[in-house]
Amino acid sequence: MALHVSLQALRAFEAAARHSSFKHAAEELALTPTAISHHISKLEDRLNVSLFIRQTRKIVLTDAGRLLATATTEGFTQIETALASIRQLNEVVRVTTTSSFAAQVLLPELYMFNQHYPDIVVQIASGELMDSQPHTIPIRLGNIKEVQAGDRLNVEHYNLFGHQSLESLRTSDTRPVIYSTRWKNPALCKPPLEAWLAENGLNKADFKIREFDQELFCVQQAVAEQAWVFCSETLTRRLCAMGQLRPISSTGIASELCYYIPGKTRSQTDNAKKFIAWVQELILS
Amino acid sequence: MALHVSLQALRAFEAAARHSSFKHAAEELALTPTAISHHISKLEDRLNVSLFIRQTRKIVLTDAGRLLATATTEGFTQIETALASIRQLNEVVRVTTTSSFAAQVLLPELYMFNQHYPDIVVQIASGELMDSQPHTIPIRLGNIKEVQAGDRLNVEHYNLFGHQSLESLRTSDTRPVIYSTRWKNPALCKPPLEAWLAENGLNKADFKIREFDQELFCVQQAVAEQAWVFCSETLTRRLCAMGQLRPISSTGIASELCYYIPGKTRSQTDNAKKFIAWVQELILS
DNA sequence: CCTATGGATGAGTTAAAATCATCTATAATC
DNA sequence: GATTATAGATGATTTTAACTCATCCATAGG
Repeated sequence: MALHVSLQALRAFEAAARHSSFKHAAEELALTPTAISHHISKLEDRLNVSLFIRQTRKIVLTDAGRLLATATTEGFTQIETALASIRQLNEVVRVTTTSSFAAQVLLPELYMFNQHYPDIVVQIASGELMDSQPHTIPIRLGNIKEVQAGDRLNVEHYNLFGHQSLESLRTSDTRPVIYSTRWKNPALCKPPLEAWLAENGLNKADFKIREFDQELFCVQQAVAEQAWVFCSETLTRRLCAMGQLRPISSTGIASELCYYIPGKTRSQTDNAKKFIAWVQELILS
Repeated sequence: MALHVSLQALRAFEAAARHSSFKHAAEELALTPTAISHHISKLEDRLNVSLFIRQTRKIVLTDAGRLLATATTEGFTQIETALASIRQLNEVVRVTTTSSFAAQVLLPELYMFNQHYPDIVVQIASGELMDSQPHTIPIRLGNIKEVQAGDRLNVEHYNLFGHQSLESLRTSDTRPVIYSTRWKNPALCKPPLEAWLAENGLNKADFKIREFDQELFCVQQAVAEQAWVFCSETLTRRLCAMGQLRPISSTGIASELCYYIPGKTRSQTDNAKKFIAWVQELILS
């Protein structure tokens, strides 16, 4: 297999063939025409074939030259195309995640990331579509027990959020509405609503539990109706900071859920690593 | 387009990716593992992407690495394939020519060429098929006026050949048979039979002229029947040397025909040049 | 715990590649 | 038909980069 010909010489040849000129090839490769000439005659010596017919101020490919020119041009093009896409791959960070995480966490904070790394373009897509495509970072919600330790970003802590105090909940005449999530995916652990109620001396029967399949909807509905929502602290941090929601209990309750990135520790571009580090920081803070 | 990454580094990477091992890549490229390591880390620096995940005694391609590995392997393979066919192209000389020239000139003398150049494989094909395919040397019969001067191998000289003397022709009772050629291709100049007869004080009407579309058949028929054949000296030289034919006139007559090789002076491999030089020598001697 | 393996790192050496100066052939211009 | 300019060839010299050596680190396996 080993071709004892210099790849540099092949590149010189390729450029010369493409331009039909040593001079122009030299310009393209930022060399002197002499260097091109040397390369090509060395190549011809090695292959024992002449690749160009030298006419004055004109070079013409021989049959062998034409054969090699096609192959080198195509071969190098293929390689350069790959290099170009790697470059681009590194400039752009593609992320997929749930609508909830995207809308309540990622998108609102993204401008901070962009300020820090103005050269990195982040593309966020949510929904089940292009999930786990190559070169895309998926931020998923999963069961702690089933997620590889290294892939985990956090442990989801849940709490009840609303506008009124815990006291008003206890003394309410009507059965207050609590919005909670029932995942579309049945394999995903349930939000620890009952555990939280028990811990806070409350009884599920005293409430009307209404469910959506996305936390985002629960939060939005609760804000709109000034009702309560049982939801992860991750998703409500922003709304709490804005005063739109308040945690009812001072400490949340740990769930069996976590956000994670499959293969978090391995196989990432430089910029992807920066982004992941930033998300990690964001989600833990 | 210039991506400013070293091709050597790419080759090192390609081998490392293929073997999943710096050590084996080093062996393949006859280098030290250190060199491979240097190359790859330089490549990673340049591209600002990690290409391998280094685990102990094991390297695994990243996404970017996999992308590049595919492209480099395919690209280099394409180039190496071309180089291999150029190598082979140079070992083998392919020739096409007429059945007549092949049978009466080329094939009988070929063993002399093989003795001189035992490493060069000569493939001879005759007939209209694979004519003027790339990388094939066509030896053709053409009209002098229409053939480029540089392409010409000779000028065809014609003569009448047979077993008896000119005298016996003149005094023959019956109209003797002369075999001559009528080319299938009407554009080709006719053999100068009438000019020769006139020059030798003979009259066409005194002979029966029988025609084939290939000189070879004329010659073979004449030998078989001990008849006469009007034919080029090129094709009869061997039979004359063997005593199977004799020229009737001491000097032949020049025709408007010649053997030639299109593009004789340009675009040939080393071995093709040797072969052409040998044919040139053969045909002129 | 110790050894062996595979890779990383940095300095030093060597070999390859680029340049410089010079030369040739010829196409274009006067 | 002499002159200039252009494109490439050639050989000596210099510069660059590639490879190796010595050393170090991490860990898999006995």
